[in-house]
Amino acid sequence: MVRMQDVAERAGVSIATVSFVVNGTKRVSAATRERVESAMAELGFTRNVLARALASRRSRLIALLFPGLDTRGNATAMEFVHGASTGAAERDHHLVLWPVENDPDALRAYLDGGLVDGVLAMEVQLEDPRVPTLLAAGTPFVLIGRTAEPSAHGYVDIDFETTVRDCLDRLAAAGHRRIALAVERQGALGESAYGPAVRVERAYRDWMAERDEPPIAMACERHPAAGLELADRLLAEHPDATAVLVNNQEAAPGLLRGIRRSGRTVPDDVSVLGLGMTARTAELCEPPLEHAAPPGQELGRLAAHALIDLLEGRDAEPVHRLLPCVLAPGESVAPARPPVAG
Amino acid sequence: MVRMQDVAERAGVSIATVSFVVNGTKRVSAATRERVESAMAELGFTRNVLARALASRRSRLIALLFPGLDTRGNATAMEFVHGASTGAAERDHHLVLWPVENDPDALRAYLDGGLVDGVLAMEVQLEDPRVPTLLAAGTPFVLIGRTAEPSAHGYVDIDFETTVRDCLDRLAAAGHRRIALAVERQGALGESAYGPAVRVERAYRDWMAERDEPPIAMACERHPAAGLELADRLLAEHPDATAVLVNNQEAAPGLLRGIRRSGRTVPDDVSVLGLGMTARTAELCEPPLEHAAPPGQELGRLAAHALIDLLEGRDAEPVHRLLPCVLAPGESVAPARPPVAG
DNA sequence: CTGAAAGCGCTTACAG
DNA sequence: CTGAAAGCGCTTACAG
Repeated sequence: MVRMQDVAERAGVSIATVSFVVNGTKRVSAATRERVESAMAELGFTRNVLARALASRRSRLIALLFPGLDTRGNATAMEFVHGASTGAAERDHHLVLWPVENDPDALRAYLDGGLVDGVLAMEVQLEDPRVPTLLAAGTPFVLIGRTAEPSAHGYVDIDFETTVRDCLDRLAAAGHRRIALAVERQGALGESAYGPAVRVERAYRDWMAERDEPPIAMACERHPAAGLELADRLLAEHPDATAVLVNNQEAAPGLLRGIRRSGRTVPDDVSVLGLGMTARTAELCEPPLEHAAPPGQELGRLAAHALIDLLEGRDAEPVHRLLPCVLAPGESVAPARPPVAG
Repeated sequence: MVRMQDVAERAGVSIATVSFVVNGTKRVSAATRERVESAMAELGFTRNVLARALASRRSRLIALLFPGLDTRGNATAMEFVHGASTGAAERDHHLVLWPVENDPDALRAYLDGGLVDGVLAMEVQLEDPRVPTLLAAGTPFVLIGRTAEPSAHGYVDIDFETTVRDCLDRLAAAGHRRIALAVERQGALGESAYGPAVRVERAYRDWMAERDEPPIAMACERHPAAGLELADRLLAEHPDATAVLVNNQEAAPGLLRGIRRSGRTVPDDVSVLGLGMTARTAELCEPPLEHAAPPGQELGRLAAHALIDLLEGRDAEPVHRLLPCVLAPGESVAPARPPVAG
């Protein structure tokens, strides 16, 4: 390996000078810079990341905490990971993955190693046990998602309010009024409530209230069988519903199946719109689901950038950034049928 | 932060001694060890990972190369990532993610930083351009997947031969003889051929040849529309096929849709068995697909362990480990109908 | 504008 | 069994 020492000798300067030109951290005369740069090129010098980290007390490593449980098959989680690692790379950082569940002790142990400068957390709960741990450790962090009291720290998140409104407006434009909501059941992810479900339901209730429509809010676990069962309940208890907004990727196919098995068709009898669902999952559904896709990769990137800004002391205020999901076409939404006299 | 120096002073020993008890790298008398250990506990000492890395010339960091393109929504890719990070953690290592495509220069730049001790690569092609780069850099590596000439380096991979045989035997046991194969089209992933498709097709042809059945091997791109088009071709050109083994997760839903649109039903008219498909994807299909699920997480874990064994000089021979996919039930396979006189 | 030197927090021959 | 000391490859006040 080529060291700064080698470059310095070849260029006939001190190693401090080499460091200054490599980092651009101090004025160096053009002639000297030239000599150093060609020495580096000739020797193929790349500075040792570890030594730099130790000396500068900045490892330029950030960690992404990801709980394995519900993340495993999650396409959006994959996008966070990809976006975060890309974002880190764009800013000369590396992303390390810490497979820690909501276990404060495990997290603390990782933090104590002093490997990373900051932390990114995803699958954030409204009362997230990782936050106090991070705070106590004094580790800078940015959340992908929000706690119940989000203003205190940096986050990037989906703009659920806008997204829900966009989705409901879309369904209303197709003539639907009796629109049901299906979210994941609270507590499905752990002891504490999960923000997205709460925020989506709240936005839904607000929108319905504005139109004097009684809400039809339902919840189920994150798997197809639960969606099937939810379809039965929905059709039995709310036969007047002509559309469903479903914020539960895993249950969506079961929901579609349940509607079909009842003899009704999607979208002719019931329209279905997916929320927070990737294009890939939507395409797997039968029929392919019209959906609002989360900007997962972009959120991952932004989170990494926000964290690095924080580490570099660039931002006085913690970043609060919301991005709406993007509506994408499918074959699951049709104009509402006029109500049949019953 | 508490340093070894602090522990040494409190225990009344040298910092070398502290290092020895922390690492268990040299004999220390019981009494001394005791003193050091309680000093560590009292001070809450955790050794600095970076300093250790620099001094020992072992960062205990390994990188996972992942090409973003086809990996993004890929559930198995997510399992590799999760398994690899878990496996690294089990062996006191950290996993860093390098978002590099098949770009030798980019990879070399990462490698030159000297951050990691070794590398894991996934989405391996038969002629993978990353392999010569890794070899030239002298970086130890383990592949998740195999090149055309795999014996030279360590790898873990799916046992396609066994898996294909298991799947075909399963279909044969249900009475199917005219079994078609649908794989992803070669070159879909880049310039070089993709191992899984090649290996699956070869195993399929062997199995069919053993039974004197002419093979029906088809290929299509990785998306639902391509699967739909493949269904049309299949039904038109091979109306005698009663079952399809599909090794293309992305195209599978389109295939199912195409069969259905032709007026045939799955599984009554045509049985479909998914290969290399996660339970999650299989459940999204209509009907839920019987499938052989890749042991993605386990492969990720094993790859990390194999790499770390290599780094620790534990293995003389490079690891060659194959794991078959696991058959899981669905509703897409039924007994073959007796052929109709035509 | 440039350099000599201390220091980041560890590991590891080498002596004793 | 234990310690003094050099060294890992950088960064960064401090002097000049």
